Amino acid sequence: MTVQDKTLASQERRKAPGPAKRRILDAAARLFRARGFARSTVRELADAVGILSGSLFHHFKSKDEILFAVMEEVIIDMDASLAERLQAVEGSEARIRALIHNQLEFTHGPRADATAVLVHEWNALSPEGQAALLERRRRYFERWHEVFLQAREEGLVHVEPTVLQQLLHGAVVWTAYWYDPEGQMGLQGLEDAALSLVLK
Amino acid sequence: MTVQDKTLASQERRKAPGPAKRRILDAAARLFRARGFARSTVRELADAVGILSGSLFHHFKSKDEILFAVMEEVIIDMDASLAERLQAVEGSEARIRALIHNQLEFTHGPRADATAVLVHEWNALSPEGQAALLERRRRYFERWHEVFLQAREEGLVHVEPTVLQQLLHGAVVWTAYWYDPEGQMGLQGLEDAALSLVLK
Amino acid sequence: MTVQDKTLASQERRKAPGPAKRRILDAAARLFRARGFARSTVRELADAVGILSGSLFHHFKSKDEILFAVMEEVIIDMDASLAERLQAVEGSEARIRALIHNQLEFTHGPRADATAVLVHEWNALSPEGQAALLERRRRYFERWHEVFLQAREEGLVHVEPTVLQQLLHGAVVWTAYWYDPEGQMGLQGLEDAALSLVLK
Amino acid sequence: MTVQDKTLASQERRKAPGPAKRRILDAAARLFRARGFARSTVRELADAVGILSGSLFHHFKSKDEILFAVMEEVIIDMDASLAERLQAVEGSEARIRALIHNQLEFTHGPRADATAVLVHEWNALSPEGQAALLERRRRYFERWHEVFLQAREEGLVHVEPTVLQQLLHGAVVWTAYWYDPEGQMGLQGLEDAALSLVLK
DNA sequence: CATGAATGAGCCTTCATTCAT
DNA sequence: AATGAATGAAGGCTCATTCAT
Repeated sequence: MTVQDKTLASQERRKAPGPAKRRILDAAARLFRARGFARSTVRELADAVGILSGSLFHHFKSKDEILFAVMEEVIIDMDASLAERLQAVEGSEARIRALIHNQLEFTHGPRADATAVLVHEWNALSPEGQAALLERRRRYFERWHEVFLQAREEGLVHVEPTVLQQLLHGAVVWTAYWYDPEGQMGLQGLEDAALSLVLK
Repeated sequence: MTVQDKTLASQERRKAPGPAKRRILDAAARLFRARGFARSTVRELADAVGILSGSLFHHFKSKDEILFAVMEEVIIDMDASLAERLQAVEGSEARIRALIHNQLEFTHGPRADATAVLVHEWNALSPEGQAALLERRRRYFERWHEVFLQAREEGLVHVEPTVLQQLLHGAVVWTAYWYDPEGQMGLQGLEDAALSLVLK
Repeated sequence: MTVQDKTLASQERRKAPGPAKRRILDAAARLFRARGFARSTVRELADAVGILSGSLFHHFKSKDEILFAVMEEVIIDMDASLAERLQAVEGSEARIRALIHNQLEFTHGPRADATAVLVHEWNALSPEGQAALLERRRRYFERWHEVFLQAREEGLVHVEPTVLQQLLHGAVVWTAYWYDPEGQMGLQGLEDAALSLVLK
Repeated sequence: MTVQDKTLASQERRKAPGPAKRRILDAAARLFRARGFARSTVRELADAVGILSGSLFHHFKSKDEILFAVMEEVIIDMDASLAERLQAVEGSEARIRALIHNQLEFTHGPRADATAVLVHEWNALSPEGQAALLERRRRYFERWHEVFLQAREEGLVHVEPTVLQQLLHGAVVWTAYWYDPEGQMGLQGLEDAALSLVLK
């Protein structure tokens, strides 16, 4: 990490949610994932945070804005995390592994709730909200695309990159519904299995 | 109308929903998919069907029951269709192809709406509803499991069957979010690509 | 059944409600008493009769009209029955006993349901309905009043007749809430007890 | 405001309903009595209170709960008031008079509406609500019973106490339907008349 | 910042009634 | 007469949001 990075980091830290917002966002991610955005009430959310429902609106203008904030935060982090990982490795296989690893980490790690909300509740987002996040989304998948394009050039994979990357992405995202982090197979094993889908 | 016709008619009446129920179920599948179950109102649904909201409750006791009916119908059909397909072919590769084909057909064919609802809105279903459909669900995935178990025995695949089948299933289900049936690649191409994930 | 019986039956059938109306009125009295008029639905009533709800409206224009018919029938009978009884006896004590007996018979006998509805659901009746029955009501209580006026003249009772008659009437009507016809005390005993309230 | 005042205030706040609840309960008693519980709408009630219908549900979970609260409050007060009165007098005649006086006061005094609702709408109460109030009811009538048992022992009354007490209670309760507090006879006269039913 | 009563639009559902068959 | 699908007006209730304290 360079000095510039440090500066950047502390700038971002200034942006990062204060304690109240932080607790709301975390509780919201957990709640929205568990009950769905539409079925979650602001009262439930306030209860989970330990405040009254009216107080939520001192921090966010609306329930929609909370959903947006949850999604925005995780999509930014997910993209940034992927960018970092891709920069750290070389070679197509390692890079594909990074794609998988990053997605699995967000899907099953500490950000699992927000990630699930991002995936599941996209339709619950207002059109404006969707538009505001679309650019990030696009950038994230562009990183996948670049990796697969190069892998194809190198002859590592033989299926059309666009299709292959979507299939792999779906396979990994879907692990949210069946993979048990507490079970026998570790995340590493899951990563290997996912990689084997696209590499022989 | 002969006696035979009558018998046939009453048999069919037992199986297939009457015209009104039929139209409601179709419209519900489309609406619930497009807007989500919780955000869909019974008035919207009634509008789509061309009746008044109160009339819905002549055919279904509640909005929940409509969701259940949509899901039950498609899960039964999906399982029956898969059973039929698997009986019609021999050999593990053909059987895996049948798994993929069946899922793709429901995901992108005429039953696409109901299938999407089944996948997406599972959490919106009442606990009793979930329990009632769980057996069907289990049976459906058991078929997948048998196919993969045998493929493993034959040395056709090398990854743990439970994991591999889930990854493949996720990859195929997820096509709902990106695959465009009107686009360049046909369903056949998609099927081939999916198959290539598990077979070399 | 003899020929005479037949004739009698058909004569009565001409006056009394036809079989369908009859069954509706009886079921309505029972239902309205058990659940209250407002909480009773026409579907419940139709179920009890063994027809579909729409069919009720071939016999009565509205649910209100059914209530009215139940009340009208029983108030007419109650008054007629009282008139008959009063004509059959002489002497103030016997006449007061007739007032009590008549009210008890309707309150606990075969007409108990309709009688309870008449008492309980008066407010549920439309203003027009109330007006239409008020004359009968007035006549019924006039009979009470005449009896008590004479008893007072004879020095049999010493409290103001208007008040005494109302108190007695209330005491007897209220037995509907606590007296158990299947219990130890017979209706005769109840009658004696009620009589003892006004006579020493 | 001293510390003592504060303590007192908070103690009272625990017992007596707050201003909002108070106004709702009073309006509900009046409305439910006038139109019947089932025919009263929450919008009417809100109108009478001067708030919007949704606001009712800040103070009560449901319309049923409002009915229950009205009834519970009055049944508790009625029983407590009776207990106090009975303790204040001696001799069976005075005690019977207390029974009558208490019932008349609630039937025609400031609590007349709630008392009428308690008597009239018992069936509209949920089974759970009825169960919750039954114990109070039982206690209230036990007080009546004790008084009449003793009066019987003293040879003051000669009819079976259980029956006599019910007849008297019915006569007094029923005054709600005919007695006019604005009319000629005062409540005192009514009390005397009622007493004369059981005492010679 | 937090509170919590109040808002008011909107939701699912009920139900008496109608009417073509 | 009976049917039962359809009507449409309420009805009870929920809930995101506001605002005076």
